[in-house]
Order: sequence, then structure tokens, then C-alpha cells
Amino acid sequence: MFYSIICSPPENLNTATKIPMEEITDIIGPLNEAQRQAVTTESRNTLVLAGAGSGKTRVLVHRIAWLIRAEKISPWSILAVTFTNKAAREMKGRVEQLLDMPSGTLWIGTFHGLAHRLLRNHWQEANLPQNFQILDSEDQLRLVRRLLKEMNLDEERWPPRQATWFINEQKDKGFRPQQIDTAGDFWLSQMVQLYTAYEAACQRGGMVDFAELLLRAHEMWLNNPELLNHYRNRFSHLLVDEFQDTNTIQYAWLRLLTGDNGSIFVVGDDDQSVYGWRGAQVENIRSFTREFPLVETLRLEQNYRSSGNILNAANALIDNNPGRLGKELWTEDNDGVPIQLYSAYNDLDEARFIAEQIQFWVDKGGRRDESAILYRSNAQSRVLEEALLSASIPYRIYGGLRFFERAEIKDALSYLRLMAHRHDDAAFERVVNTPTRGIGERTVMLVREYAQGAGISLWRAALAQTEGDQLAARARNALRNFLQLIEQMSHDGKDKALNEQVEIVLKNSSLIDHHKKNRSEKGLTRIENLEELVTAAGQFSPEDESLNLLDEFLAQAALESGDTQGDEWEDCVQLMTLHSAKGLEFHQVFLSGLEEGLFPHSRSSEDSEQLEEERRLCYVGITRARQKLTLSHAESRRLYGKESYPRVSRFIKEIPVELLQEVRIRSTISRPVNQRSSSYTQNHRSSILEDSGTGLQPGQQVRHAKFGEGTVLMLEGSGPQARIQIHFPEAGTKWLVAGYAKLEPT
DNA sequence: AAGGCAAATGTTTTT
DNA sequence: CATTTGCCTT
Repeated sequence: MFYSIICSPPENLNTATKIPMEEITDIIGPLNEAQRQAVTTESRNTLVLAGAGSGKTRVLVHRIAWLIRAEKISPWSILAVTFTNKAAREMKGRVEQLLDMPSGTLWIGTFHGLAHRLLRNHWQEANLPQNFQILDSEDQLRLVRRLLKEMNLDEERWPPRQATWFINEQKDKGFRPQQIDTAGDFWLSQMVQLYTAYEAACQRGGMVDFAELLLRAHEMWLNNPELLNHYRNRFSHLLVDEFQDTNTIQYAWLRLLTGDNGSIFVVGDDDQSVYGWRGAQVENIRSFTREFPLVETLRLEQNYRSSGNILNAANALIDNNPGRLGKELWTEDNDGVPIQLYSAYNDLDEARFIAEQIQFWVDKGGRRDESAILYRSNAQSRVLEEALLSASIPYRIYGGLRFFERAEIKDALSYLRLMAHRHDDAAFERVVNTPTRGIGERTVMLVREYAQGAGISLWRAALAQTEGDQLAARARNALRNFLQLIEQMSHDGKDKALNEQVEIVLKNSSLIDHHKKNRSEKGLTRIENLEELVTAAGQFSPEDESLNLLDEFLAQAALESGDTQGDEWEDCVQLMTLHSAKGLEFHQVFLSGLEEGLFPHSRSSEDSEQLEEERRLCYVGITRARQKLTLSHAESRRLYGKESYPRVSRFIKEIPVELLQEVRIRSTISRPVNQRSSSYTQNHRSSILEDSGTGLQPGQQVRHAKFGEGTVLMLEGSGPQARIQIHFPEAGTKWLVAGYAKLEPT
């Protein structure tokens, strides 16, 4: 048989010819009309535009159940794709629960996870070594750095990050170096040259980066029509989550697999597309109806999450984006409380206010984990953390290094990688002198040059160098010892359980001893993490048992880099960026830093498309809240050590005033005892929603004949006598009288 | 090879 | 401001 590895469907599937009526009721009973229509649709291809909180996961899960139970589609023929491992896990769990059976035969996974599985099963057709390794972003960057050096390109002029970004962008678009038209552009041609060298290095080392997984899987099908046909026949029903986040190659992959006869069911929300900056094409959702035949478009607009006020605010905001597919969320719920708006003096005051509000909530008996503080960029979290800390409120912060991304873990994994695959240059570079064993930069350089010249892996080059006479005896010995160490570990670990192999690595490489020398807190956590790795290896069970266990473990470490650390069971306030908040919901949400330049971010405010994405991000933030939403901005903010006086975000102004309620500070509460707080008293604070009769508002840009352009900070009184505080970047902060100042709004 | 110091450099992040 | 990076010294 040509594809011995491809298994046939088990015989005994779908013997349930009699469908108990209750089962169907279980599947469609809990759905509303629109959801039911989507779940039971008979159209070949379906686009479900699912607004925030409208039950999109539920629709996907029930659709799968419907296909299996009512339409008697074999689970073996169903492929469901998500973006994150978390989403895949959730879908799997819910399908199992609904159908009350294991979902083993279903393929549910991330684009990358599924592509990886295909490449492992058909490594020959994909032109890969059987034990190919996955390069994560850090490995990738290191490799690009090395190649730039080899090409004698100065890192100053050719930033490695940018170069890596270029390569990934091309792959995401489905381009190989040969397909890129450099059009005589010097920069482009250098980048293409680098891309070519990068590809060669990866191929030589049997390494595949994230984008490559998708591109390879796509090319493998294109080059092997029989294989493609097999999968087209098998996966008669595709389901895709978060379709608005697909990039070019993912879309092409889906299109290819669907073919002319397949059936594809996609769920997405163009208003929640916030990953354009990393290649997601909102266009995909718009072209879906054109490029796939017989598409039925359905909308899920009933929201089960948020109160009326919150939804109205979200609807009004997003209405400012042109070219939407159109969708208006509604709810049977009542309006709820108005959206709170707090204008803080500065970032510290904003943080203090939020902490105080959460304390009120907790005092009334609320849980801390029902509150989330969202922000545009990670830099904002510090002030918030400090405020929570000083209020003794436990918090959990999302983002940051994950388990498998920690340096000590990656070191250990690199040993395992070398054990599995000697020619993995990325792993070689990483641990050849970690912990230090007398193989200095000079020695490694020589090995690198030799490898480059001979077009072989670092391992082979090192082996040759231990024979040759280019190295001093001491270095030669050190190198030989390293090679022997790997061979020894590989030998000792053969046929051992995974956790034992990890233990062998930790012991023989003396990684643990290395970290023991550092008797600080850091060294201690590192050792703990390494011990945790042994446990993780012991508990590991692969999806596909026919594959090599170690390879699978390493792949999973790369593809699913683990949870961001944090005690989930503890009752903590949730802090995260708006991006990480997508898909989550909270009773109470604080959306902080609504200031021009911060949100929308200054780097997005020029370009209208980027601005629209920022607005969608705001939409995502607003729709995370169930009952209470609090927006805040600061009149002055210290960021990167510089004081700025940002204007109020346009997004606040796009929310109808009647939905907002300004929080005024009770005058009994004293001003923040901080030097940085402004010099006015809070009793005189004016509202950003009220007009002082001067035609000016805090945050507004004005021009003064003498002081130049400035930002209105404060208004006192009204009419021509009104006093206005303005910050001029050049002349400093001034109080002026409206009647005399002759200010021109800009 | 490791530690110290100055300089640069600051969106968003999953796989 | 604070963290990371590179370069320098010991």
C-alpha cells in the first residue's frame, strides 16, 4: 500500500443507526434560533458571523455533534481547526461532554499542530528527515543572527529582528525565495539571499520553524496529489474557529483541502480581527463567500454576556469602522449600570482608583477573579501592580515567559534535541558551552567556519575538528569531551522512559550543579523548573502513539510552550493586555489608559487600517465585560521615564455620552500624596463630558501666539473669565485666561 | 569566562 | 524608568 501510514476508518464506527430522539434534543435544544440554524444547516459551505458573546464555540461544538449524530458523518471525517491550544482543548472537552464519548478519532487542533502531525506522518513526501525538529522564535532569531554574520551583514544596518520578520512574512504569504521579485531593490535582494541561506541551513539541520510547518504541509499536498486526494476524501467536513485571524497560507491550506467537494464551516467575527499586524487577513472572511461555492452566511447577534449599556457602547464604537460585514449585538438583558468613566490626574492616580474600586467590590463580597484590568501595552502593568500590591490585593498577570521558553528549560531540551538529532545546529550552539566547559568563542567560531565551508552540520564539523590540528590540544579535548558527553547520554537514555532520559541529561550535563552555584532565588527557581521538567516528561502522553516519543515531546514543548505561570486556583485580580483578553469574559472590566498615543497607539494613528484595528481592539475590550465596565484615562502619564500629557482617546468620544457616567472624586478623599500630581485641587476639576463655554476641552490641542502648540489640561470657571491650564512642550505648563489668551484650536 | 558598565531602546503574541 | 544588550575589563 502506498500510504501504509494512513490508517483506514475503524469498521465499527457509526453503527448507531437508530438515533435516540433525546440525543437530537440535547444537541439542538439549548440553542437559540440563529444558533440552531447554523448547527443544522444543510448548505455545503457556511460562514457564521458570530459576534462577541454570541456562543460561537457552542455552535462549533454542537455542529460537530450534529454532523456525527444526525447526519451520521464519521468522526473520522471531521477536522476542526483553532488558533490556540487552549481553544482546541476546550472544544475537544466540550464535544466529549456533549456526545459522551472520547473524541479520539476526531482531528481537533491548531493549524500548526495539525500541520505538524501531517508532516510527521508523511515526512518523506514533505522532504524532511523523520526526526525533524521545530525551531521556536528564539531559535530562529539566533540562527538568523548567525547567518547575518556569515554573510558579513552588519547587525546595525540589518537588524536580525527585522530580517526574521521578513522571512516569516514571506512564508506566511506562501512565498519561497525564488518567487520573490526583488526588482533590483538592494535591501530586498539581501533579504532574499538571507532567506535562501536560512532555508538551506534549516533543511540541512532538519529544522522547521512555525511558518514552515504550514507552508510545508501546503506544498506537500500540492506536490503529492494522491496524498491530497486521500485527505480530501477523508476530511469531508472542515470546521474553523476564529476565521478572521487566518493568514494567507492558512487560508490557502483550507481552500486546498476543501477542494471542490468538501464542506467547510467557518466561524468568525470581522470586528474582532486584531492580529493583522502578524499577517492575519480580515480579507479572508470577506472573500470566503466569493471563493468557496454555495456559501450560506449566517449571523449570531444575540449576546448572552453583557448588559445593554455595554453592548450599545460597543456597537456605537465599532460603527465608526467602514467596510464591516455588518452585525449589531443585542441582548434580552436589561441596560445594567452605566459605563463608568474616570479621569485620573496621572497614571498613579488611575492605578490607585482601580485598586480602590476592586477593594470596594471585594468588601461587598465579590471575588477578585471576577475583575480584570486590561491595558494596551505591557509597560502599563507596573503601576497597576504597584497599586494592587500596596492595597494588598492579590493579582495574576498574564503574558511573559512561559514554562518551555525559560532559558534553563530550553538548555535541557537542547540536550534532548541533540540526543534525538545530532545535526540540530540550533541546539548545538545553545549547549556546546552551557554549562561552560572550556569551549570558548574562538573554538566555536572555527567549528562554524568549517561547517559553513564544507556545508555540513556543526556536529560533523566539530567531529572533524577533533581529528584535525587546527585547534589547540586543550580546546580539542574539550570539544571531544562534549561530543562524547552527548553520545554517552544518548546511549544511556536509549530505551529509557522519557523522564529518565531527562534525568540523565540533567545529571550528565551538570546543568543542575551549574545552577546550584548561583545560590540566589533565581538559581533555586531554575532548579525547581528543571525538576518540573522531569515531571512533565513523566506525564507526557502523545497524541499519536505511532510516532517517536522523544520527538513528539520536543515538538509539543515548542508548539505548546505551556501556561504562563500563576496560581490559577487562587482568587486573583486578572491583569492582561487587550490582546490576551480576547475570548475571555469577566464580571467587571477596567479598561485603562484610554489616551491618544497609547490607545490608539501612536504607531497606529497614522494609518487608517491600523486605526481600525485599534478600534476593534477596543471593541474586544468592551465586550469582555458582563456587568460593569470602567474606562479610565490619565491627564498625565509617565512612560519610559518621560512625562506626557496625552489627549483623551477618541474611542471615549465615540461612545454615546448618555451611556457614560463620570466618576467624580469625593472631595473627602485626599489627593495622591505624590509630587507628580498636578497642582490643581480636585474640587475644581472639570468634566471631559461637559462644555465650559470656552469651546475648549481638556486634552484638546491649541495654538498660542507666543508659546506655540500645547495641550489643554484643565479648565476653571466658564466663559471669557475661565482659566485654562495648558501644557506647552516648549514653554512648560501655564495658566491662561480664556478671554486674553487668543487660543486657536488645532 | 565572568562580571561590570555604558548605551540603546522601548506595541500588541501565538504557534 | 528599567530592562536588555554589547562591549570592555579582569
